[in-house]
Amino acid sequence: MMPDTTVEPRPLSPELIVVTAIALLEHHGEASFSLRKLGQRLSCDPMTVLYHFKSKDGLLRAMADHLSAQLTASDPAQSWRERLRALALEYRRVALAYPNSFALMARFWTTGPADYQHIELVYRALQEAGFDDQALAEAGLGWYAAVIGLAAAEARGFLRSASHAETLELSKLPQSSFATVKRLVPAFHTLDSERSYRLMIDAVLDGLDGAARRTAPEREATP
Amino acid sequence: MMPDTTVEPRPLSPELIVVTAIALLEHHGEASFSLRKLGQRLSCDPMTVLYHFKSKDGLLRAMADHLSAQLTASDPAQSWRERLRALALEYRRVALAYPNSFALMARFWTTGPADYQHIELVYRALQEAGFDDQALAEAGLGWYAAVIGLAAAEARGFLRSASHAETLELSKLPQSSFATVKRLVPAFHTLDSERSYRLMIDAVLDGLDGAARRTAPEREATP
DNA sequence: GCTGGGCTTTCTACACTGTAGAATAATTTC
DNA sequence: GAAATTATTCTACAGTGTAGAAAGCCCAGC
Repeated sequence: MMPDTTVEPRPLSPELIVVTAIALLEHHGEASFSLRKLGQRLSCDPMTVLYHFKSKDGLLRAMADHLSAQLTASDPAQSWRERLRALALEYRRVALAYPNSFALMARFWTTGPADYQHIELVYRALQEAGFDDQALAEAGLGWYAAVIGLAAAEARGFLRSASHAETLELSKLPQSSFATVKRLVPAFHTLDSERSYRLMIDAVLDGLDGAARRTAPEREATP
Repeated sequence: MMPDTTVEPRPLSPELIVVTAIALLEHHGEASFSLRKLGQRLSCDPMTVLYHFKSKDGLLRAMADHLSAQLTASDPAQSWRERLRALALEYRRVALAYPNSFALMARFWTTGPADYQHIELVYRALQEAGFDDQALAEAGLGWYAAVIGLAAAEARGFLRSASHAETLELSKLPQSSFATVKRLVPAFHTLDSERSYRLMIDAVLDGLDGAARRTAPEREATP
């Protein structure tokens, strides 16, 4: 194949570097992602990348931020539950679109301007749910941790474990003390990861709804 | 200081290697964790480690399994909710005890015999909650993803973000579109990560309880 | 005693990594 | 056009995981 289809414009824009880096990380694995390979793909010296971002860590951070920017905000006309659900599904969408890179979003949590918008939306939604300020801060961080954890699991495979060697491994376990998990083996094979994700998101939303009502019951209790 | 207090026994047990590796990863960061440093600490050649575990990945897998083995199982006399809550708090305890190594548990998901015991406990508990087999498989995986995500967030710092530079960063945002998150800054500083964790676990349990009742309502509905 | 042959440990070498620092090229500014 | 700023490249270095050969160790059988 020819070395590269298009000649990259100079000066090299950080944007292009980030996009190429994500593409490289996706097409080849994390194992073969290096500044040298990236430079080769950009047909430039590896050190050029390090000039724009100060270190490899800086590049990874920028990549995470770029992924955050791909989350489309939810429609403010919807109810708080629907907005949070929509945002959670957005995280899932990005996780499935960039399975290799998604771990960066978990790793760098909230670094970068693109994140703060979504954070604000989350806290507004939870405020509508009825949390007071202290519980609001706690619920917001917790919601983020849970959603990113679920999405990261999707990116990592989730039910992929149910195939191949895993099933064989399970069948070798003694029936007596692993009855339930062995019985579920067929269910694992027909498992729909999206249903599982939605089930969990709805469970969390239900639970948060209940918790909010409990901390601020005056809305219903007082006439 | 002297190079090492005790002379390591030969042959080198895999157990000792794993324990030392975790200690090394904890005391110095992930950045300076290498087979060579580990060999130095064990006063043996780096290749010896690679002989016992076939690759560095194999070692990391064994480390993850060792952490799984540190989870103490919950008391079977308790209700399914209390058992799941206790297990979730065990994950948190391990995450806080080994913050640098905990990411391995998320990375290698369920590899290793130590895990299957906990998995069986989880599925039994959810079965008691009332899920049918298909929903049971989905809820079980989802529960794991959420709990490990929450615990990983604890290991990573969780509220650590609220300090130092982050607060300054937040204060620079425009008041109009970031009103809620800016108002919460003091709440972030007094935030108790354990309360947040418990809030989320209870929310998930509440939500799963409701979902289970919905999929199998005959327990309540029929006389 | 010795002599194998199996585990276990070490040695050597190689391709590869991130990055500091100097040198060079390109572009803008006056 | 000269100077200064910005962008890119070159060179070098310490450190990485690991394949493959070599050496040490320990315990059978003769």
